[in-house]
This record gives sequence, structure tokens and C-alpha cells, in this order.
Amino acid sequence: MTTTYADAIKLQKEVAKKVVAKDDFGEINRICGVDVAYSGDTAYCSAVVMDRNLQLLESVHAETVATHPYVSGLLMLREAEPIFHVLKKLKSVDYDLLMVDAHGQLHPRKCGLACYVGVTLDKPTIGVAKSHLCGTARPDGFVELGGEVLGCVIGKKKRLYVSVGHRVSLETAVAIVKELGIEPLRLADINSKAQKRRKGLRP
DNA sequence: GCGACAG
DNA sequence: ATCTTGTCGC
Repeated sequence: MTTTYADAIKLQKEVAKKVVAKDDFGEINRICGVDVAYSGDTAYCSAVVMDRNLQLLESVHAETVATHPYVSGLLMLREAEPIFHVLKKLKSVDYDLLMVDAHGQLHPRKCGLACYVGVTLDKPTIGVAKSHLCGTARPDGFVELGGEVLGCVIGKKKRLYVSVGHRVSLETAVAIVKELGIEPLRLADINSKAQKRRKGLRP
């Protein structure tokens, strides 16, 4: 992984060019959700795979040490490695779509964590963030940035920012979230926090 | 210079 | 993300 902010930004611009913002997959039957919880710089990462009926097929976890602090716009530096690490543990089943708890193309350089992970693994990926980072939401929900529609905000009370990670169109990404919600992410969130808590109660 | 700022 | 009590609303 790169070290300086300048190198990271340069890398993001290169990765952004490789993002395929259109549907490029067969069938989406299995969805994988990943999330990370922290205790200082110790990262507790969880990944779960569910079918379209939201039935759990596999669950794995991994503990790593974060090498970079959190910096807005450069979340990939802190969270990508833990995610790659935990995804390597998925062996009994494969997945068709990866759901990341972060922005995808709806990012200052069109390369949020979801894009970086998706392009690196070359997997259909969508980004679902819980808060705003950049761009302006139109009345219809689509979010524009630099004259482009790069994301969509869903939900009135609990707003979710959906954007393309890789090999999925924004329309499909939105359809997936509207149909299945973010259960994979919710379960991964619960598991990562449980993992962290379990470790903490361990003298 | 001032405000905004994923997890 | 994490630190944290009571409190407002469906």
C-alpha cells in the first residue's frame, strides 16, 4: 500500500479510470457484506455471505492492525487491507456481489473505498454509506458531483448513500439496496463489534 | 480565508 | 469509527 497522501491520491485517480460503472456479471445469487470495528488501531473485520432470501451461508472474521489513521477521502488506506484479509478467509462459498460500508464513485476523486476494493478484486461491488461526503442531492435523490450523477440517496429518516463500486450500474446498485436493504452490512457490523467485545473481555 | 469532512 | 444518558417518536 502507498504511504504518502500524494501517492494515495495519485493511486485513486488511476483506479478511478478502471472502474466499470455498468452491469458486468452473470447472476447475483450470493451477496457478501463486509464491515470493520476498531479498538485503537486493532481492526476487527467481519464478512458474511447471504443468499437473496437473506439466509446466512457463511461468516468469517479476522483481526489485523490498521497501518493508517482515518483521513476523510482516504478511507481506503485504513480499511482496505483488513477487508482483503477477511475476504481471503471465505472458502466454502463464493459470492456474486460485494457490498461495502463506504462510498464508491460518490467520492471527490471518484474512488471511494468500494471502488478500490472492487477494482482490486475485480468483483461486482457497490458502496453504501450512511452519511454524506460530497456532491449535491437532487429532489429525485440522485447525487451530482462535478456535473455527473455519481450516487443516489435512499430513505427519508435513515438516509443511505448508494454508489457504484465496480462492474455494476448505479441503477442496479440502487435496485439491489431497495430490494434487499443492507442486511449483509448490518450483520457484518454486529459480528465485527461482537468480535471486538469478545476480545476485550479477554484478560 | 471559511466551511466540510465516508469509517 | 468510538466515547456515552436519557430522551423523543413510530
